[in-house]
Amino acid sequence: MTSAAVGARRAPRRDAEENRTALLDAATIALGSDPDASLEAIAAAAGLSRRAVYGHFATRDELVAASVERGALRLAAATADVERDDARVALALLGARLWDTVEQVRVLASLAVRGPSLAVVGEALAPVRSRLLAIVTAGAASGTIRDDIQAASLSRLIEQAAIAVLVEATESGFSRDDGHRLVMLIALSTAGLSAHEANELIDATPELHHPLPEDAAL
Amino acid sequence: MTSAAVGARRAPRRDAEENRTALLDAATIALGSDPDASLEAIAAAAGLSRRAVYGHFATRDELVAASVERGALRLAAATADVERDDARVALALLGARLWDTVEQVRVLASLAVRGPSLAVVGEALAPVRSRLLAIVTAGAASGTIRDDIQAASLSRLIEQAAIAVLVEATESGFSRDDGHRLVMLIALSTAGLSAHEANELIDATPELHHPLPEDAAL
DNA sequence: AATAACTTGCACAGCGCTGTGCAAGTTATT
DNA sequence: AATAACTTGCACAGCGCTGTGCAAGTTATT
Repeated sequence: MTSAAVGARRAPRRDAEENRTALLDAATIALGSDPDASLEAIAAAAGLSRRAVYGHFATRDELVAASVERGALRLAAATADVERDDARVALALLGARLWDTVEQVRVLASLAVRGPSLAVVGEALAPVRSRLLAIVTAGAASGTIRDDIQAASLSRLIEQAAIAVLVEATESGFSRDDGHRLVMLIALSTAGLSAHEANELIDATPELHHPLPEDAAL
Repeated sequence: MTSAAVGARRAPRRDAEENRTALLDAATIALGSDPDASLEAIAAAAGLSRRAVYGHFATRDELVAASVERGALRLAAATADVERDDARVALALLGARLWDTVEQVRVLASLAVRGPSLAVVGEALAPVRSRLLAIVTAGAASGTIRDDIQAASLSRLIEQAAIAVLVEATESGFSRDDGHRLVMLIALSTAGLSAHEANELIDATPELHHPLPEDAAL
């Protein structure tokens, strides 16, 4: 019964899915630069009317949440394999992977900065945050990362420092390579390495040298 | 002619000035935790009606600007004497002074995070920012502060890192002394010192040991 | 070619906010 | 005690936004 089931519905149109994605893309960009961006603005950026948004998302919050969630999934995917014996390397790598996904993740940064206003963001970022905390804890235990700051605090400070680099990078127009190195440097510095040690570590670790090639979206 | 000048007006009432100050205080606190706080909320916190606000400030923006400006003046005053031969010490001291004025300055932090949305903040912070940039530049020249990151970028990153400490401190409920040390540590780390070097520097420099006593307001 | 799926445009209600006018009240100053 | 200074409370206009209904259009699927 391919075409005549009880209450059968024709398959959704292909362009609907495309429009949904366009809305998420537009929301990611728009909310990234202004967390209060209006639906009008987002819809326009997606090439749709405001009214059409409601064909895909019941409320504005739902669209925002979907955008955040997609970003978080991408970030989680990009950082899933970051486990290294040396906590410093793991940390640098985590930063680098963050950098590699900035464009797709900027919503997170911009909304994360807002603080506790949006619970969705917290939930969405949870896996990455716990990975960071694990790295910091392990590093402190093995002596490769500072232990003069409580691990929980330190990992939040590193997170904020990394976000600051993303912002700085987009405002100062850094190249892909510059940003890639900078985010690692700042993460390592916050973690207690000297500038010299951070640079040496990066230079001595080939896998830290180049950004991931931009690849297929999730 | 003490009482009968042409068009003479009675002196403003003492409580009017008090109410104005109460509004600024309330705005500083309210905007610090939510940059979009309503006039209703601010007025209530100041023990006044929303309508009364307009007796002191023509628009909401004017109130916000006044609050920001007062915070900036206090911060500038608190950091006016920060000039030291050792750029590292100067940097740590700048962070410490920031910490000493957090309560009065939280508006700045919360609005500064918002980015370019509010030009007032940028102008208000200008003097402190240029002092920070000067310190970073001098330190890089003399070799006490890292020079692998462009001074302009580095000083912005240090600023953001310091703000992150303020936020972290209020959320984790640090003591005055803990926050005092933490903001210095993070500033120095971002500037390129190792955790060990940062701690040693602080320990070896008496003037960095204790927060300023809380003193008279501006 | 028929039809369901999707979009558009308009109109409208509603929300939460800012800013204003005004009359009636309260409080500090003289 | 008189009076100017200030506050309150209410009512109202207006703004920019979200969310909804509906009729008319367009576009992909069958």
